[in-house]
Amino acid sequence: MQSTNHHPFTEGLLTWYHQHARELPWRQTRDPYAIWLSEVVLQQTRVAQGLPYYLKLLEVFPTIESLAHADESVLFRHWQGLGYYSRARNLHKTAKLVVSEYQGQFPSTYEALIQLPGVGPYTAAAIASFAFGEAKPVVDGNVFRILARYFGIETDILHSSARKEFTDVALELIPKDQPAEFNQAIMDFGSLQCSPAPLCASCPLSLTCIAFQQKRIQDFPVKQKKAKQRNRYFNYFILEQGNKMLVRERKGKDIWSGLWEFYLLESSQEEELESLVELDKILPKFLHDAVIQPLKSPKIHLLSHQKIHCKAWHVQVPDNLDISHVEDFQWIGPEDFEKLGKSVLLLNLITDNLHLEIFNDSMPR
DNA sequence: AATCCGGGGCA
DNA sequence: TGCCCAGGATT
Repeated sequence: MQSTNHHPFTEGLLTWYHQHARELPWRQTRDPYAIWLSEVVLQQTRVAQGLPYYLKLLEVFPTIESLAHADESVLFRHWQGLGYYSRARNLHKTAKLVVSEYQGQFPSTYEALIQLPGVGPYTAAAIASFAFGEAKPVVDGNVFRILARYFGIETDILHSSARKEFTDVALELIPKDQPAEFNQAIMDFGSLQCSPAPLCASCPLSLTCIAFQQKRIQDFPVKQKKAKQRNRYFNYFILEQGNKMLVRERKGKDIWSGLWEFYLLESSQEEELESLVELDKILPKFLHDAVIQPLKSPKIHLLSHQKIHCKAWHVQVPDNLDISHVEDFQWIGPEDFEKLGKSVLLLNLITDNLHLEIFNDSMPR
């Protein structure tokens, strides 16, 4: 029972699995059709969400022939709400292909399986191991996470080379005589124990886990932060009156907190201000009589996580117009403003418009 | 190598 | 809100 030539990871994993295995319907069979169906349903889908779909689909399409001969619209109706609908189209394609080209018998090797529409490295390994006992390790989100933590692998799991590297590691761990057991085990382990928020306190592998040893659980798996690249639309107005301009210090948790800037109106929606005509809709009423001229400005300012679309205008406020109290803003002379911290975007905006008298050739640096 | 495809659970 | 889920196809 206890093969002592297993890697300690594998030994601990299988022992854990014997006590914690989930009872899932697709584990009660070795029918490649049912297994394939379950794996496609579960692609990027939680077990709890996919389970009822799997049961219903297997009830409506009990055999691959019934699926192959079904109207695709019927399949889509049953896939409704599950998402990633190309899965359903590829499912139907593969069903017809297996019936017509393989006499209804699923191909039995990883290399043949991965040729099927909608069957990639993960699904091919899953079918090959679960239905045919081939020693191919499944490498899904769970496996990336578990191996990265246990072995302290620093490779970015989103990098193109990551799959091969993790597959190679898993290949050294998977027992050739029970690959299905190992693959089922590692996914249950990822779901129940080494989950995104792991239960290290009760984990039988924690003492040999690099991430746990180094107290760096939060560091693994390494995954490049998704550059949100939120689009924002900044409309700056250089309000000038009596050789002073209206500025404020940015505060709070937004970008550039602590830096200073001109009067800013941010278009909240994805509506850029295209013309002066639209300005009237957004500008405070007290500015309707001011002389407004468009300025040259950086069109786009890129941050790591934001893409700022910028437009700017110069506003000559008449001397007799009192706009002394605009919330958060204050009037300041160019000499004083020069001493305050500003974003690169604002510096570029200034540099682009040094011809303005208010800057008086005194602004840069 | 980068993007797109989705709905849902959870901190 | 952002992250993640039994990933794969497309460009």
